[in-house]
Amino acid sequence: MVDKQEIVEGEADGAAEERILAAAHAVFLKRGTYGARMQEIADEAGVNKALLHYYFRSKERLAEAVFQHAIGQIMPRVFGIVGSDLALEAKVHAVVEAELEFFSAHPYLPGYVLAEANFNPERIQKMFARGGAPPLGKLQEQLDEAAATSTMRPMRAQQFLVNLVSLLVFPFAARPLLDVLLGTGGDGFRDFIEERRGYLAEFVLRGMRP
Amino acid sequence: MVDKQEIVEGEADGAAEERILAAAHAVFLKRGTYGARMQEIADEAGVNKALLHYYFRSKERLAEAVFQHAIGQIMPRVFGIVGSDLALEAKVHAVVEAELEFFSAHPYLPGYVLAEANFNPERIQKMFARGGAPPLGKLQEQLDEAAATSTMRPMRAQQFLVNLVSLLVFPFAARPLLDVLLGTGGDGFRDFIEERRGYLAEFVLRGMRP
DNA sequence: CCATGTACTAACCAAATGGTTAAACTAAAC
DNA sequence: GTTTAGTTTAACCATTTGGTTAGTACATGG
Repeated sequence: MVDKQEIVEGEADGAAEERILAAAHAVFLKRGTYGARMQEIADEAGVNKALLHYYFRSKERLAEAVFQHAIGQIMPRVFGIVGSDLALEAKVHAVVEAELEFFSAHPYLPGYVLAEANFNPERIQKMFARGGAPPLGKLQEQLDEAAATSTMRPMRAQQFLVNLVSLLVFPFAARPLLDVLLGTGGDGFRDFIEERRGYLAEFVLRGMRP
Repeated sequence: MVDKQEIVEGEADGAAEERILAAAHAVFLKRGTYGARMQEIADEAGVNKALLHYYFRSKERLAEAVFQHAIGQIMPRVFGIVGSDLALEAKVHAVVEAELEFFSAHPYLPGYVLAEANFNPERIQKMFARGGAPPLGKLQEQLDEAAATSTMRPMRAQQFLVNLVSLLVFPFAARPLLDVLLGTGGDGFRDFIEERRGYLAEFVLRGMRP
C-alpha cells in the first residue's frame, strides 16, 4: 500500500473530493445556493460533473456540507470564548479579535450564511435541532455578578451576545452596500474594519456602564 | 377618454401590475431572486405568466423593481433622520424607533436586501451610482462638536451610523439563526426586539461617553 | 359599427439544469 | 495475468425555467 503518492487519473487520496468541496465552497459563497450551478463547481474543481454526484448525492447534500463547513469554522471558536472562564471584559476583547480576524480572511461568509439561513430556514432547524445553542450560562452569571455590584447595567446574555455579534458581523454581511454608500471600496473597507478593531470592545463595555 | 374606471377582464386601473409587483415582492423576499420562480409569482398574483413579461420585460427587471421598492421604503426615512436638524441624541432615538417599527412590519426585508447585495453587487453599484450616499455632513458636525466639548469620544460618522444600524438590522437578518440558537420562536422574537427597543439608543450613546 | 390600442391568456419553445448510466481507467489483491 | 473494487468520464435524459407568439376580449373613439 502506497501511503499517499502520485496517481495518474485518480490524482491522490481524497484529493478530488476535497477539491470539489473547496470549489463548492467558493461557488456557493459567491452565488448563493440557488444561484450556484453544479457545472460551475465541477469546472472550478477541474472535474466531471458526475463526480459531484458520486461523492455528494445531490446539490442539496453538497449545499449542506458546505454550509456546515462554513459555520463550523467560526461558531465553535466564538462559543468556546463565550463559555470559557475568561473575565467578561476579556471575553469581549477575544470575540472581537476572533471574529474580525476570521471574517477579514473570509469576507463572503457572513453574507452567505445569512442568506442561506433566510432562504433555507429548514436546514438551520435541522442542523441545530440538537445541541447547537451557545453556552450562555457562564456569561449570564458574569453579567448578573457585574449588575449586582453595580459595575454594569443588568442585561440578558442573549441581548449582550447579539449586540456584540451584530457589530462584528453586519459590516461584512452588508459590505457591498457599505462599499457604495460609504465609498469604502477595496482598501477602504479594510481600513474601516481595522478602525473598528481598535474601539469596538470598549464601545460595547462602555454601553453597559450604569 | 375615461379617467380610470372599471374594466371587465382588465380588472381595473393598474391593478394587475400592482398585484404582480406585490406578488413578486412576496416571492422574492421569501425565496431570494435566484430561488424565485416566475410561475410562482404569476400564481400568487392570480395572473398569467406572460403578463409578468408584459409589464416587466424580464425577471431581472422585475427583480430590480422589487429591490428598489424594498430599499425605497426604509432608506429615505433613515437618511432623512440622519440628515435632519435633530440633536444627536434625538437622532439616535428616532432611528431606533423608525427601523424597529419598520422591520417588525417587514421582517424578511433585511435578509433579502443583504442577500441581494451579496449575490448581485452589480445591481447595487448601478442603482446607487449617483447620489445614494447618506447625508453624513450634519451628523459629523454634531459628533465633532460633542467631541470638542468632551461630551463624547471622537468618532467618524460612518462608524457611528454603521454601529447603530448593525444593532438594529442584524437581529432581523439573522432571525432564523437566532430563533433556533436562542430559542426565540414566534413571539419570543418579538419580545426580544421589544426589549431592544427599550435600551438600544441609550446603549449606543453610552458607548460614546469619554 | 368598425377600427384601434390595451390588457390578458393558452400554448409553445429553446436553453439550461440537476441528475443518471454505462463504460473506461487505475491500482491493488490474488 | 486476471479479477476486483474504487474513481472518473462522456454521453444522455427528463424536467424546469425564462421567455415568446399568436390570438382573444373589450372598451373607446371615430
